[in-house]
Amino acid sequence: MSALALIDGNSFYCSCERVFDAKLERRPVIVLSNNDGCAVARTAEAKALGIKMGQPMFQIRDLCRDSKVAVFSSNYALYGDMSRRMNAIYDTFSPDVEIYSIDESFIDVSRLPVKDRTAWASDLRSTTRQWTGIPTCVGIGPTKTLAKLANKAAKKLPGGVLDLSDPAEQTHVMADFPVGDVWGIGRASQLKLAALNIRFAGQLRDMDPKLARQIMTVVGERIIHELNGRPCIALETVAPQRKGCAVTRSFGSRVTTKVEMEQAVADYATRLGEKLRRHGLATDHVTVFMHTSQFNDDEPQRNVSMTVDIPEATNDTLTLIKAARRAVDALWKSGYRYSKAGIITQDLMPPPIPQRALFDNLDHDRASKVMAAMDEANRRWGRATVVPAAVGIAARSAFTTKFEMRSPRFTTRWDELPECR
DNA sequence: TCTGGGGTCCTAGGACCC
DNA sequence: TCTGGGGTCCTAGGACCC
Repeated sequence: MSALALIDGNSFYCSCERVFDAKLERRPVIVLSNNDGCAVARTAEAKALGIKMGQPMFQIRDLCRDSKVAVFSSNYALYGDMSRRMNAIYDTFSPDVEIYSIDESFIDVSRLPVKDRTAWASDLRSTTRQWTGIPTCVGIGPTKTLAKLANKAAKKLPGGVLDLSDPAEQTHVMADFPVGDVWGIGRASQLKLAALNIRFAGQLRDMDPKLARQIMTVVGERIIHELNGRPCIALETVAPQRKGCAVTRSFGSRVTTKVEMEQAVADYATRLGEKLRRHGLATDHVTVFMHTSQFNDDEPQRNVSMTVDIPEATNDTLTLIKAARRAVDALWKSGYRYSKAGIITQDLMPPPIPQRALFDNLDHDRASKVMAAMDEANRRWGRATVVPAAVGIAARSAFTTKFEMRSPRFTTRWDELPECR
């Protein structure tokens, strides 16, 4: 009988900020999206104030000031490092761990010599809390979907742990568990289910799998089986090869000139190259898109994209910039206030092995040496220490993303270490 | 004035082939 | 007016996730 635990950090980004400032412990805390646009993480206190997931900052600015909400820009260097520390702890509890997201991991408990799974989970929780400072919840079930459901239900329990191994207990919890909170049921499916008067997880579990397939594709059918304790979604302890890679950003302020757009896209292409090289991958095409803001629908709208092929798969930044620039050239049209652009690639592959023929030119070699030197300089002295000229002086450009309330990178930069006084 | 970013998976429909 | 059947492959778009 399979048994999986799902552990996740409570209000994870907010909890990371609290670890480094004890004074935040009793205050509502929120963390903002890129560009300081909207709230993407809220503590229980912030939720109680009525701050919604994804709510734009300009709508809650007054509330945050009046209620003394601690507001942070997102600090992914910090969250990523805290995540690594947590997973290092999970590895000591089980050999089979799947890192599902930055703050969630599935852990196989079926093969562990554990009698009391609730006690085991409580130990996992308290160890994680003690060693990293991050509060968590743990849900256990025979399938991933039931483990997720147990985890969600555990959030309301004082112990922060719920074991749903027992079918009677599953039935009890699912009876009033909102169907929209089931893993994999989004807004569209929720609407279709409501039309069938299916509102709770228990009703969804008892639905005819064939009907589920009709209205929600095979994804929906799998959910029914998983809720019935029949596993359809396997634990993946080794991360599969990634398939695509993208760098997309909203601008700090609207872009109206071609020069700014070229610099922004060159900057994104530079990041894309860094990412590809970090993963040891390459691509033979890039798609560039740019669009105006859908929220200003009284303004002229434009939403365009173009794919440019690259003759040979590469992760060389200068080649990527050249391809991206061709797309910008073709796509650019003035008279619009662009709010966002990005560069996307799919079908990633390993970089081609350089040909070492007698009369081969050495461009290939030289390019990869330049990239390696650039990556090393940026690793040692901070991102964007060395950038291609096409990017311009990004720090002074209008498109630069806003991070006005970012906390220090406490755990990953020596010069930003916290001090004890 | 100000509204995130980066992924995966699935399906329908068109292009193309024999 | 008649004008097959059945494969495969690719892409765009929808849905969902954190």
